[in-house]
Amino acid sequence: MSIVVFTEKNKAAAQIAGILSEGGFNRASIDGIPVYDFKKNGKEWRIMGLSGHIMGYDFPPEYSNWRECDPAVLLDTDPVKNVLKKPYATAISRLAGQADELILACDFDREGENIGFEAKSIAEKSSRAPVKRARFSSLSASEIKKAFGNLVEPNENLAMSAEARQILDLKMGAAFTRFMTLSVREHARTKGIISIGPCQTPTCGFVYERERLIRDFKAKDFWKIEGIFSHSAKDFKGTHRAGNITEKAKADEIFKRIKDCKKGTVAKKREKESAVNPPYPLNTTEFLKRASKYLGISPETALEVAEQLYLAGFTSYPRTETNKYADDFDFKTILVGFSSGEFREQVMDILSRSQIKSRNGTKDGHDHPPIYPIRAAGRQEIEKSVRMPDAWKVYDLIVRHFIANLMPPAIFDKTRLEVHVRGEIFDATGSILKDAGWLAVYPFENKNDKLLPNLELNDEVDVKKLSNTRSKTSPPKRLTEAELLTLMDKNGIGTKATAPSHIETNKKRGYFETKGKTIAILDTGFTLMESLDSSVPILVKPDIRARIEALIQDVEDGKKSFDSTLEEGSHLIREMYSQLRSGKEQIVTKLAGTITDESIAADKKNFVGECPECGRMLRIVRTDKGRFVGCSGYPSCKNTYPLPKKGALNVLRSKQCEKEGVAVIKVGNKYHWSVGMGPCFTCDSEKKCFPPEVIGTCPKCDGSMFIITTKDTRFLACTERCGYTQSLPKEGRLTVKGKCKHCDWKQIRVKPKEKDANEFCINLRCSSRKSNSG
DNA sequence: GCAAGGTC
Repeated sequence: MSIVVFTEKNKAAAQIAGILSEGGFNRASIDGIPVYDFKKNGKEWRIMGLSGHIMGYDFPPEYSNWRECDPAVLLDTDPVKNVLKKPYATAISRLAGQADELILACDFDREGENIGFEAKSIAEKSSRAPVKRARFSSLSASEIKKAFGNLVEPNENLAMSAEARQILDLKMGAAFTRFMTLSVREHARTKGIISIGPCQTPTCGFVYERERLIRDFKAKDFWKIEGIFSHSAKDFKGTHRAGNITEKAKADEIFKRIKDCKKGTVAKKREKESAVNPPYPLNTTEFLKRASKYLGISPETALEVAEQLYLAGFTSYPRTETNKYADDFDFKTILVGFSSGEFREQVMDILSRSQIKSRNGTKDGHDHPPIYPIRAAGRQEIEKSVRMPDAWKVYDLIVRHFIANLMPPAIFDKTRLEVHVRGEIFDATGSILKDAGWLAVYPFENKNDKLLPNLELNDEVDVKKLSNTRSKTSPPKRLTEAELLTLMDKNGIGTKATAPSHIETNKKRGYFETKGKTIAILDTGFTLMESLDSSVPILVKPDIRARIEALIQDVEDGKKSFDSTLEEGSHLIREMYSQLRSGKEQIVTKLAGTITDESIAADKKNFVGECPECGRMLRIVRTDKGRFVGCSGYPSCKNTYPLPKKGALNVLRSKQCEKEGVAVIKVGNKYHWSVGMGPCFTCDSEKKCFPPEVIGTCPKCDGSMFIITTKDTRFLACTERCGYTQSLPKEGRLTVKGKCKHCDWKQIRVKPKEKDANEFCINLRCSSRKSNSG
């Protein structure tokens, strides 16, 4: 009797082989793919790990040329399923041919069931052996043994629900993406792709919605009355109970009443101890959020680093929903590893307790434990094994989080004072960290002490200053990547493993970019979302994903057939497609504009700046008749500016004309020209805008030596025109650097073509020249 | 060349 088992990945195959064989298995390989075999109770077992999906959908080849088929045709075309990883298919066939029983043992979820069915469909071509399913929700010995002792039938509905998702996602993504891309190319020359998908588009939608709030925001004035109080030489601040006062008259009236007061009284005092609990164990989403927030690492990179740390055996499996530990989780073994290093004190404290208790969350994916360090390792060891820049930082975060989770809460002493000034109430709060608890190992959240002087009820305090200041309400802030991940998670956009890739897709397409930790939408993204929002609003919102999800849930539950669901889903997509098509012109002309403008902005040589008339892009236009600065909004915007007829043009990025000019251009090596103003040498501000580049003091008089560059030579001359000059190196690009260490001249840097740059002092009297005359 | 989902 021969039994063949397929698992979702190699690691699981090895693990399961270890458990079922109780350690005595043999590792073989079929065309490089590991297979674990062993004998037990007279039965021969062979366990092979797949590699996630090994098959995938695509349209038949005759539909693959974008220009040769109307994208709408894709909506009525059934994609076909192909093997994407041939070696796995070969191995499956070979194993199945000799099997008396096949067992699918992939992860117990929709995709896992589907991956199992991929193996089943390949196996059934060379085998008539019965196919069973082992269902387990963790890779623990007890679960695995139970699952293999109680085999069930494979769940076709569950597998088909994932199948429906794949087909609908592909149909929609391919048709919409081709349609948008081809339409935009009718108006703009670009190789770029305008993609739309049920996850990437709502992801961009979140960023768009926030941007709208920011752009539509209207600041309002408010007033705030604050006091600086003092007692026994210590100052503290209090805020009037009214908080942000929106009516000026009201603020003025209160302020007028108390502004001359010199004393106040403590009318109430409340002291409270408050505890801040440690964070829950890390699941993927939480890990990615914290890596972005604390370490500034993008979700995509963070997941990749965690994957490598996992493969190198430092941390546990990084793709998990679970944020609670199982009851029998062995903290002790891991903690012992950390008991001699930086965390010695805290770890010894945890180990000394009769029972180690984690602060658990409530999510359980029933597959993997939270992300935790498998073993303690030093910085050098990590960096040697995982050659990625942030490996240590990520590992360190996982370790600190793991230990913090097992530690006691942080205790703050909080004090609230109510200070009365002629009947007006001011609130002051103070907070002192009394016991750091878990914060001792978690430096990412800094909670600063805010001290109040030692005051008792009815004590008198001095009023040092009272102010009534006007402020403006501030617009909402841009989303951070951490917040975006939260929104995606809440709205079911993507999965723990794919969310970072949807963010990445949007960046790749030029829809948004990250600036530090926040996300800034780009013109193309904004315009695309804006026009989709008016023509196919469902696309911009999480609803689209929710609709597809609801459809396939019915397949899973057996409430609807696979075929009728596909038809229903295709109908939904067709409807959106026709909405998109009827809004085409309106969407595409605007979108083409932003794409043209972005490519103009990227053309550093000719890009001049933003058109003050219409906000689109100004660039240098050359025709056979001559050259000028023109607007990308032409013909609707006819804004143009003349340019000098001769000389190479260089737009100075760091210079802005102080008068009304839109940009400053260097003309040859001769002079400057302000776009919209004309040549700078006719301008009375020339000396101010282009002060002579002073190198040092003149050795002959009180003047300064500065660089004069003419068409054929360059040299130093004196600002006082005393007649002293000095030659400069003739070749190479010359820049002025910082001060010389030995004299009061500035050093120069010369970079001749195809030679190394040289930095030195050219003061003939400088002491550095004696030792280093080259 | 297009989506999203696995895994490496």
